[in-house]
Amino acid sequence: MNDSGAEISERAQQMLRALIERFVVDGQPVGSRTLARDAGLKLSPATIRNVMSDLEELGFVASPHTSAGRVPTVQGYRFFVDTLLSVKPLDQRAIEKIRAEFDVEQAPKDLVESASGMVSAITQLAGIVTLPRRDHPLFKRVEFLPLSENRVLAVLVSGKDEVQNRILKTERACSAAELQQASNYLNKLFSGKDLDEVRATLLREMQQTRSDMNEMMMTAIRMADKVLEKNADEDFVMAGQTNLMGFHELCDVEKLRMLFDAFNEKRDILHLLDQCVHGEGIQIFIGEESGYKMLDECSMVTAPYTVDGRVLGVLGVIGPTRMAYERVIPIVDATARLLGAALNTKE
Amino acid sequence: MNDSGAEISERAQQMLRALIERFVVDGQPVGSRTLARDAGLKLSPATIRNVMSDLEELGFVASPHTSAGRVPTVQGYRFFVDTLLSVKPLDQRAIEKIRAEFDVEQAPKDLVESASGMVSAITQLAGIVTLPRRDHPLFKRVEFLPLSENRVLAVLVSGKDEVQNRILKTERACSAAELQQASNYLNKLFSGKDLDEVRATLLREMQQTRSDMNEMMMTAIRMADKVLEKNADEDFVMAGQTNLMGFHELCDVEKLRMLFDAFNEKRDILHLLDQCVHGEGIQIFIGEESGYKMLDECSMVTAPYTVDGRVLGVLGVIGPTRMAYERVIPIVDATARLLGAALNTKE
DNA sequence: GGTTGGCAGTCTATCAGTTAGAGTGCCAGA
DNA sequence: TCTGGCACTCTAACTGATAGACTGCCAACC
Repeated sequence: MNDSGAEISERAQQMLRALIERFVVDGQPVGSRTLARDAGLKLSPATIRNVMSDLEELGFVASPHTSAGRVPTVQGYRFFVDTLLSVKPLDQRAIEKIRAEFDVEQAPKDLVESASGMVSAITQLAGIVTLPRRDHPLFKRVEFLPLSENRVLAVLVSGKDEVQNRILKTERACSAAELQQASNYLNKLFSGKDLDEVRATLLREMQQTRSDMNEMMMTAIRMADKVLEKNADEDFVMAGQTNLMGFHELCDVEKLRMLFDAFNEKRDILHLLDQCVHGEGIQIFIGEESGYKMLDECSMVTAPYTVDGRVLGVLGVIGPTRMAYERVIPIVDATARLLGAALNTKE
Repeated sequence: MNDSGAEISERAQQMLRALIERFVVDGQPVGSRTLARDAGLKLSPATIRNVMSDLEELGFVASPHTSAGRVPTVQGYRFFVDTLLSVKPLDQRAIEKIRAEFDVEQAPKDLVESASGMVSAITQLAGIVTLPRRDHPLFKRVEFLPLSENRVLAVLVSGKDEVQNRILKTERACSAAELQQASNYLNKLFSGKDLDEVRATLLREMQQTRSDMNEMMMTAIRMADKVLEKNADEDFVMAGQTNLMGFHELCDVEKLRMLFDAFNEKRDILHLLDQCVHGEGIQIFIGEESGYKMLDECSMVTAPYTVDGRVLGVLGVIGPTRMAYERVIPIVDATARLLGAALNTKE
């Protein structure tokens, strides 16, 4: 499959490129006459037709019907993206512009939202960013504050100062001193440890002994559980979904609905994004490649974002298959880097 | 305007009702023959035509073109809703079903999200709920926890135990004792006071004296500001937007886009919801009545939800003008009540 | 052998014309 | 006041007919 490059002449490649570039702008099948004008080559439509016939044979283009022009297939796009495309990095000015939009004072979640908004605004596609996730969040400290009788506010600080609150109902009233004692105990014991480990240890201890600390420990376990759980069914943020309504290949309300339902449902999209985390660098799913029907006529371009060389999540866009990949890829790439950088200043 | 009831006969009213009920189910203009069959009255199509002509004169119905049936106008719906509609309260079983879906252990925000999801799922329209807002949130307590050098975690508890976190950078390192002292001071002074008042007092004191508490007080002020601010640009939660795609009067992608953009933009919708808070009980905007173009062919049915008799927000649905009002209204009403009740158990 | 112009054939989009169906308005009669 | 009937109107759907945009193939040309 991959050595099909050997079978396809330089000229044919150039034509495929020209065809795709043309198709990207107006979404209409491209005919030989148009291509003769567009492609730099000085060739007659007839010659073009012969080459197109070859490209069709190879499965890179297809014609919707006898007397229409040619349209790139998924394999055509794939070949284009893999071997024909030379992405130039974004120019410094554009990068600075993006960087300036990030307000490093913001919380991680807000940064992620800005990133999603920006990538969507620049590409005019739908932006999508997963929330940052730590592989092994650390337990930093826990604090219990009495609110009223039988109600305690638990504050858990983990990882890079991610804070979570929970209000707990206790079976009996706890004094401030008791609560202080409980948190001191837990902090001394677990500070800096892996949260998974903390959880395991607590569970083990729970089974062995039954001290009067139990209640607080229970709490800590429950919260740790919640933290871990939340990291597991990781979440994402979208922006600019309505941009997709502008493309006439997605104008069919039924298709649109499937797509938007998938965005709301999140599960499938998350699964797909997960695959992008595990791959390296820019990942591109074209049309059916994703394996999900609702993305049939869509492509997804993603890049992981990292802090300290560790991948925290992915940033990307979803758009129609006929998107301007050479423009979108560097934007996604740059924004992902800058998001990583912005998160890094949170150290 | 309102006394038009005097000009419209009992029979005509019944016909208007039948027409609307019919139009709601299939969205097609209703002809006299159909209506003769549908309406309980034993009348010939010709008679119906005469009555329809009167209704058209009054502006309650209109015909898209000469040889189509009649379609209710906004005024038609308005009259129907105001004087023809007898809403029966939801039956106990349905109410119980909704109540069971609320998990009173959840945080207010999650409850609001469930509510929005439920009302959307039951009505098959788009559900919308504003986040609960307190008129005069009370300061309960603030706590400062040292995280690392120059960084402090501030935890502010207000109103009914709404908790907010903020990480603060201090100019110099603060000892745990100092922080404790600061929070003790603030808590002793302000606990139970109105947050607005606290803010004003702090600002005043800031200008008068310059103690070494300044930094912490600044913090408290900033946080109080944030809390108040957040309440001002109050937010809402939606669910089931894609349900709207099923209605063919909204199939036009352009309209749909306007609508979805408005949902994302939030500003206009919030403004509209704000009007619903100030009105009493169920509020209904039909079509153009809202004054917003993107809601031209939509209606909005809302009910405020309350705790202790105080309105915290509104819950409602957005759907096409031809929604089944008599079905939707009791659902919105009941869900709003149950949401209030669920929030109440948070006392 | 690669390239080209020409020509026949094919498919779509579009426009005009026609028809069937649905519904109205009005009128005269019960 | 209600009703049946009739003329009229407008739409939706179908039917040709036509122009335009392609392709595929073939024969000629460099």
